[in-house]
Amino acid sequence: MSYYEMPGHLIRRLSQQSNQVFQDEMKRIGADVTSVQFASMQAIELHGEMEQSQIAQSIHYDKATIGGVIDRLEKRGWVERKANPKDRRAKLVTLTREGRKALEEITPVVNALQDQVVANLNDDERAMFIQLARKVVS
Amino acid sequence: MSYYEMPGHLIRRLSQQSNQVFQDEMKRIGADVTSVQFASMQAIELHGEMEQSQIAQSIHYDKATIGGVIDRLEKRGWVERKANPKDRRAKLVTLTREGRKALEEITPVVNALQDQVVANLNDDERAMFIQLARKVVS
DNA sequence: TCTTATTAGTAAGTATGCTTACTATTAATA
DNA sequence: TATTAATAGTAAGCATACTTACTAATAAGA
Repeated sequence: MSYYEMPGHLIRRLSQQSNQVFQDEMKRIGADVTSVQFASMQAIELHGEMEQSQIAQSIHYDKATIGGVIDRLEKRGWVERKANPKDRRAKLVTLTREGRKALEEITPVVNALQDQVVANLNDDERAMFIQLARKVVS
Repeated sequence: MSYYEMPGHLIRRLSQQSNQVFQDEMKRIGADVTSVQFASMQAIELHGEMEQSQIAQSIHYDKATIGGVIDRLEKRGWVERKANPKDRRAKLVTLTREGRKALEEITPVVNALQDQVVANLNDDERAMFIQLARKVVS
């Protein structure tokens, strides 16, 4: 099998391209945020308040990585950690007012850039790609 | 668009799954090597000897990342750097005997694990996925 | 040929992502 | 209930990946 037909290689390239588009668009609108940070904040908003382990689980990251992501979001004033009275091991993470405001600004841009990631595909191909990708990771 | 249908998110999941398969298989055969290290070595073997910038270009990485990868491969005794007499800025990277031996052992396993990455697809779907992925990154 | 632009590699800094190991706490079970 | 197992989060360590800035060397152009 040629290197350029290897799923592993192709997937890395996809990932690279996807991140590039995300970064470029964020830079364009002057938002200094990564895709993981966005995914985390979106998950928190959807839930209202979440333990870190729940965030990790919902967007499929390991808890150590999410710990660092939340650290940076907290330092930035976009999320807050408070102790969970029902489980003293856990910490409840919520969005701050600034966090919600930032998310509101960023979300439509992120939605829009999704098409840009797969810009080389027409509508049918795009739908097919998404369907196949979902099946691969299912 | 639902989060789970966003190309950006799906691609990250694909990448995660692909890396996991790679890592697991390498662990299984007792080879301590990453996918980037493998890709770099394969590129070097194909070329005989390569400047770092050529390696970066051929497998689509930036030169800073490849610099670090070559550092670790060199420390391990799998590649060597020598000055390029024709261009004193550049360094020629070659595989050592140990590097070639390691690559020989690893290559068939890497070839075999490609199917495992997209194990949830049947043959037709797999072909289609590869075709679409190539188009996305083209 | 002199100047300017480009290129190769490194350095420093930031942010993932992962693993293993650890502490504190909670859940499960004998 | 006493012990064991599991869980939440952190810490440390490693390897990407990227950016910008820098040095040294080469190429291009006036």
